[in-house]
Amino acid sequence: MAEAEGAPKVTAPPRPTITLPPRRTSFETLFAGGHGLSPGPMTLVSNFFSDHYPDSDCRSFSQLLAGAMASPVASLAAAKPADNSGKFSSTEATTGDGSEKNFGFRQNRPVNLVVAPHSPMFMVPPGLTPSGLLNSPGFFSPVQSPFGMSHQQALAHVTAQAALSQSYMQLQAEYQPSTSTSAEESAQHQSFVPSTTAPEMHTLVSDQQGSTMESSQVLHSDKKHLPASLAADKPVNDGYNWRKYGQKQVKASEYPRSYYRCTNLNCPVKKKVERSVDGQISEITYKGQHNHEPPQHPNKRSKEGGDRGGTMNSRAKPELGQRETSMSDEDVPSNSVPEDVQIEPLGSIEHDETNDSETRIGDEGDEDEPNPKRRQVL
DNA sequence: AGCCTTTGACCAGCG
DNA sequence: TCGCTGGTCAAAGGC
Repeated sequence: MAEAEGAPKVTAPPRPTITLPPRRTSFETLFAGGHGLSPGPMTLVSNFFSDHYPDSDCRSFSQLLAGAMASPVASLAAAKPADNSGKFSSTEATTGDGSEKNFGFRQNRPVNLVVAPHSPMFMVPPGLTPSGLLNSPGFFSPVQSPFGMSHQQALAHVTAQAALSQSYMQLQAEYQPSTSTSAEESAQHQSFVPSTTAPEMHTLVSDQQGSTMESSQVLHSDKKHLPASLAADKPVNDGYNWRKYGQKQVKASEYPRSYYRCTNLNCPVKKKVERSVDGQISEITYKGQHNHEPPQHPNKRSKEGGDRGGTMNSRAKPELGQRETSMSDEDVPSNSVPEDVQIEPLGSIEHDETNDSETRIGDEGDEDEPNPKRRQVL
């Protein structure tokens, strides 16, 4: 623990990471307030769009992404997969590409209770955080090469994030009403997941088959956009009730990792959640599959969630690869995922110089710190 | 009363 | 065999 707290990452992550706090305020403030540094992010972005997207409609998420990611940033995509490859090898084996994809996206799609995500809050570009940019060493840092990398990269990030956010919002709007498979597919086709093995960002847009991990930005979004009350308790609203059983500062991620376990009596599912300093979720990994259906009211302090009585167990494990439509989104994660599923947020598009140290920017969850509800003194 | 979060310690796997 | 890292356990306290 000491490490975590002691870690000086509080302010400026050593990496060229652009952390974008979803807070519009900060964003606006940034541009308005002006850290009078060289060209403001806006300017840069504007230029970027002008160059790459004269129309600057930003309507094509893919395009934006592709363009934005074309920059070195793209490497991040590669970095991620590499990292996870080990963990999720099993996943690949078990679940088909299709299912995985679906799964990934399903998660993205807000579940019943996650209705909120579509709310205005969601609109806040999870990725756009001027402060982050400013902080980002790669952005204005004179130390870095003034050309190419720094600005370009930064721009790319920003742009990508913005585009993603926008596109995502649109997607949300579009798919929100429908839960049909078609929607999923379409959605997944738009997935923002950098999970693709391909180093190119384009891959992001295309389906990420073969990728062991699915990044469901939405997943994060969900909780992030959920009212604090809802999101606060749980790491992610995926329809199940989770109980945190541990937290640790892992070197690999540089961010604290939280360990959650499904509260269901016999459910072996666990999940790891990595958050950034800001509390953004940078990575979520599911392990195992639920042998029960998601609680009716996942949000509620699970008495039911616990269904500790084991009522739900009767249903027991849906088959892999096939999901119960009824529970769709939420349970998908586990059900469809036999082993581990890794979900990365949009933000995770980040990447560092080394594959090793990938910078993950998570969408910011409203749940900053694990709910400072109480800090106990041990 | 019950469940959950927090957190340091312990354990296991790996290089 | 040692050290490191990740994952889990369990006690204390809060809601």
